[in-house]
Amino acid sequence: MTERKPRKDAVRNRAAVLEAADTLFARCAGPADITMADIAAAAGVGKGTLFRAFGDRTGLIRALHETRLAPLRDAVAQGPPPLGPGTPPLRRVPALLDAVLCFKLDNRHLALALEEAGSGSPYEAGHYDRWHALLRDELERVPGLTDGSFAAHALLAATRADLVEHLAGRQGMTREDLRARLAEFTARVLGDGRRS
Amino acid sequence: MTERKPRKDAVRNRAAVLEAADTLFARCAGPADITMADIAAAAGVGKGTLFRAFGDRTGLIRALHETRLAPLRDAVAQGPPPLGPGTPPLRRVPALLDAVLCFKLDNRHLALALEEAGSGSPYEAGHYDRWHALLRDELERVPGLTDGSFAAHALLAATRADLVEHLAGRQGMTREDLRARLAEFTARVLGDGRRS
DNA sequence: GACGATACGGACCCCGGGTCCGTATCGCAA
DNA sequence: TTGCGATACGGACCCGGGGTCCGTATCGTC
Repeated sequence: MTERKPRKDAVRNRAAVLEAADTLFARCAGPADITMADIAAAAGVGKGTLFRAFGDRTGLIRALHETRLAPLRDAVAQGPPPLGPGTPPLRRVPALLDAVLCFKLDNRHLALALEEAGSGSPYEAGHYDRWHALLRDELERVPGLTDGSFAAHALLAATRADLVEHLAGRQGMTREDLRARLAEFTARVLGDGRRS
Repeated sequence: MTERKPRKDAVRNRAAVLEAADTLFARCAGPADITMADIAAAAGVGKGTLFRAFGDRTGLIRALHETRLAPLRDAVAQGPPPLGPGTPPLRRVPALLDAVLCFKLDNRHLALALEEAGSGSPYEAGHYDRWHALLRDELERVPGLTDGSFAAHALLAATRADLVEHLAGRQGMTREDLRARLAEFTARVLGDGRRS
C-alpha cells in the first residue's frame, strides 16, 4: 500500500552516498570534519539528493550505522551460541559485550559519528533501547544481581564509542588488550566464581 | 609577572555572564537551545565582551563548570573522610562515585553542556583525567582487581551526564534510587564480601 | 583633568545544515 | 519509438549561530 518502488537512479545514488560517506568518515580525524557538501561532492551528487534520500545528517549516519550493524543483529537474534538465544546468561552476556566492543572498534568513526549526531545522547535515537533490553533480560537471570537494568546501562556505558576511541585511539591500547579488560570487568560484575 | 590586575567592570561583567549563563542553561531543555547571543543579552553585555572573557563557547561552559566543581574538588583533596584522602579504598571509592553522581544530578544542565561542548568526548578537555587518576589509584589498592585503570573508566562511564539525564530525567528515576543502584553496582565491582 | 591602557558592543563575516524549484531522467503505455 | 506523468536531480539560496574587528567609552593613574 504505502510501498512504491523507487527509481533506479535513486537507489544507485543512495548507495553511492552511503559508500562515499563511509570512506570519508573513515579517513578523517573526527566526524565533525566532514560536511554534507563534502559527502555529496565525493558521491558525485547534489546536496538536494543527499537530503532527499536521508532527511538530514543524522538520518544519513543512522542509515550507515544500520547497514553495518545488520550482521551483528542477526547473529544475536537467531545465530548460534554464544551470541544467539538459548545461551545461558553467564556466557551470553560477556559474548554480547565483546561483540559490541568489537563492532565499535571496527567502526570507530561510525559509532563516534552516531553518538555525536543524535541530538545529545545516544540514548534517545536508536538501537540503544534494544541492546539495553536484551542485556537487561539476560542480567536479570543472573543470581545475586538485584538490578539488571542498571547493570545493563553501566556495562553498555563501558563500551561507549568515545571511551573506546580514547583508549584504543589516543592511548594506543591494543584491541586484544581492551577486549580482555572488558571481559574481566564484565566477569567481575557477573560475580565470577570467586569466594570470599 | 604575567599577572596584571583586571579592571573592575571586567570582573563585574564576567560574573554577570556566568550568572546569566547558569540560569539560562538551567531553564532550557537542552544546552543547544541557548546561543551565545542569548547569554550576552541576558547578561546585558555585548557578544564581544563575552568572547573576550572566555575565549569561546567551550571556555564559558568550562569556567561555569569549574566554579561549581570547586567545593567538591576541595572536599576530595583535603576534606574529611570518606571523601578526603586517607580513607581506605573500599570506602572511598563508593563515596567518590556517589559524590560525582550527586554533582551531576545537581548540575545536570552544566554537565550535559560540558560533555556536548568539548569537541567530541569529555575525555580530552577537562578534569576527567584527574578523576580517573584518583579513582585508578584507589582501585589499584583493592585486592582482586587486576586493572584499576579500566575499572575506573568503566565506573566513571556509569555516571556520565547523558546517562544520568536519561535515567533521572526521561525515565523519572528518583535521586535516591539512582544513588542506591550505583552504590550497589560499585559494591559488586569492588567485590563485595559475598561468598559464593 | 588629562592621557594611556583596557574593555565595551554590536555590526559584520563565514561556514554549514537544510530548502526550493526549474530541469533532467525514468519508466510505463500505446 | 514516442509521448507523458511521475519521480529524482542539483546547486543556488536562505538562515542561524559561532567568532571577529574596530571605533568608542570607561577605567585608573599621575
